[in-house]
Amino acid sequence: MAKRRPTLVEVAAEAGVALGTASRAMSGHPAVRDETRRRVQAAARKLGYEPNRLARSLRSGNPHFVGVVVPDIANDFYAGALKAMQDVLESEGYQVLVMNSERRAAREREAIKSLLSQEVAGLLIATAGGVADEPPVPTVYFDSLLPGAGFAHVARANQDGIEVLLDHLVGVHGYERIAYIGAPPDVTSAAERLDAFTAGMAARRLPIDPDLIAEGDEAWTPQSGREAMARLLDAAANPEAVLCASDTFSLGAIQATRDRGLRVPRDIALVSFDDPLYGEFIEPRLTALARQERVLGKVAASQLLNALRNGAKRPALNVRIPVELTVRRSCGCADETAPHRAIRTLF
Amino acid sequence: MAKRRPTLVEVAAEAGVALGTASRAMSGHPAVRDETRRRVQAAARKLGYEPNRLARSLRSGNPHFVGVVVPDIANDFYAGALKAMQDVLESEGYQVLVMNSERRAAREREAIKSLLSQEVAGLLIATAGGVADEPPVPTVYFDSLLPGAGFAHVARANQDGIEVLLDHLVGVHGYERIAYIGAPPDVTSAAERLDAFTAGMAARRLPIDPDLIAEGDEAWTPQSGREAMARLLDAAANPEAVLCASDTFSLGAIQATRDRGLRVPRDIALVSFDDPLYGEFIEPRLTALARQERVLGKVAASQLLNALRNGAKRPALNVRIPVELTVRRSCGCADETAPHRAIRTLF
DNA sequence: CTGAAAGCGCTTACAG
DNA sequence: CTGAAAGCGCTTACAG
Repeated sequence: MAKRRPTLVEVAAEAGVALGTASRAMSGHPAVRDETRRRVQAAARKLGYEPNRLARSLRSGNPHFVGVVVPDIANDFYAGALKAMQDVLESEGYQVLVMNSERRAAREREAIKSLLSQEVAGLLIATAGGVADEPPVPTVYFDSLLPGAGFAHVARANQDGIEVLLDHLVGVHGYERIAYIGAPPDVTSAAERLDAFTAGMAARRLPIDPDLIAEGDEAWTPQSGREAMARLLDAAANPEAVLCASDTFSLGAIQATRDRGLRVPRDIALVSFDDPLYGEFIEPRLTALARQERVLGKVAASQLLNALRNGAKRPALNVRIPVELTVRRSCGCADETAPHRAIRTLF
Repeated sequence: MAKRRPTLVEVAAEAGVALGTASRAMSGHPAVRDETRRRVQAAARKLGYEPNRLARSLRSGNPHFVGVVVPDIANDFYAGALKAMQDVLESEGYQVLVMNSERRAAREREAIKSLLSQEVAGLLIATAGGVADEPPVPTVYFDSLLPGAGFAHVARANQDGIEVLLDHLVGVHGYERIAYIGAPPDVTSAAERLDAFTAGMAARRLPIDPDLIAEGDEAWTPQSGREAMARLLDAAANPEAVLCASDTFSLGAIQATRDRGLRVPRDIALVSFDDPLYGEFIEPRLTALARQERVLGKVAASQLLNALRNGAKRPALNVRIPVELTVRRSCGCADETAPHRAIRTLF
């Protein structure tokens, strides 16, 4: 357990070459005789040598870390996005460093500072508003953006998503009194959805009664969704349908209807932004937009790779993940066997 | 975006002291005049200096990374455990490096090797069987263990958990034909639960019909639980109750009963190891053991901290997280208002 | 093609 | 209390 790991000087000694030669042999430098390279590799294998990547980064000036800052890695949406990011970044030789902001600006600021002192090549941030001044490394914002900053922005097509959901509610089912449960609009994802909802209702000349709009908490918890739905039902604004800005709000909202003996979709229809985890196994099955956290993570990481390769200074690229609706039962559609899938994109 | 971060030599120059003095001033070394320390700190602040933690680790020989290897970080159980580990490790100045084994021994081996070349102080592993020879740094196994290896083992009290569930099924409800859905016993968590089930049934002189035992897949997916339950129902062994080794299997099993128009608990009772995420919002509400991934992660990380502080060589400590049962509806208990909570421990 | 040397950004004995 | 120097484990010009 305490045995020291061998270093390159030991490998060089074992192979009978100079340190520099051993380094070149190991790193695939072309100007090394085949026979020499083999000798060095054999020595490395014999000693169980593995290069010290920290020393390598320090000396070469090419950091091999990428920092990721999310509100909460225990949130399955961010956990999924992280996984996808790791897949693309690790295949390019980068190691991911994750930190949680806990949705607090001060903690986010600390996390970024900490990441920077570990020499990250770049940053992927779902911001909670803690980005003081622009980080000195290429930065891609995802999910929760900082308008105007960074190399690229990657998020879902929030506006389009709300439009697709409203289209279904209004166009297919003919609902008019539609309620909305969203998160506090301090983050772009919440703000964009709320704005799209009010704009979409106005465009359809449907009522935007304040009693039809409720707010969950900033952590998007099911419990806050339950309370928001309870408020909606208390207000006696008699919504025919509710549009939830997240799967978690939907779970809570459904529970709130059960609390009063109501049923979805019989008594009130519900559609949702984001399928719940294991959505196939939850009753009632939700008509919802796919979460696509994997795509989001993958695209965001790819954008960062672009920045790392040719970090040209230019206005931030705004990438939107197209929305995908799965129609199931919660909206009032009966037929589960042939789900209608509307694919829309903003590109 | 491209501005270089200032180094300690620049801070020293700005403060008019030698490099070594600047280093001591910043690191809180006692032998520094107050006035000098203030000058250095002022210079550091002025330049926006942040120490390079990689260089510090390399020179001091005290690595500040801890490696975590899990089957799949997108799995919310592991994501929750990771979060807890981060909380305790970051407060001690460590930075966590996570990698996924994807439940494959070869990938786990690669992950460990990669982590080691980044100079981790220690390792936290939920093993998929890829630990070739003992890592040269203190290692704590959690959830999925490697018997005999490492500094400590931290897992839930699997045997006790099964006992508590059987006690409830048999003692409270009087069920006798009890089925089991578990994961392939290649990992200790699955093996311990299966063994405890057969032993517990035998001890109670209840039937252990092979038709009453079904296996899901190694990723513990709901879909495989659904198929396992379907097989159980097909076998016509007529179970009165089913004990699922995970929340995911339970979700699938419930879906399988719905597939045939059966209902839980009316037609068949169900109890589960591990509450589902957002379990309060899922119908039927499950009688299940708390997942406790936060406690698990916290305890495992604390054990590693112990090893890091006084890494005495000794037989691995075996720590078990006590089990906690929440009685709800899926077992057949009607009263939801006063959940009976049985606390049992193996300590 | 190979070796000797400098140096990445730090910490830490060793003198004074 | 402070400075000058060595060195962590590497990479990379520079000679030869």
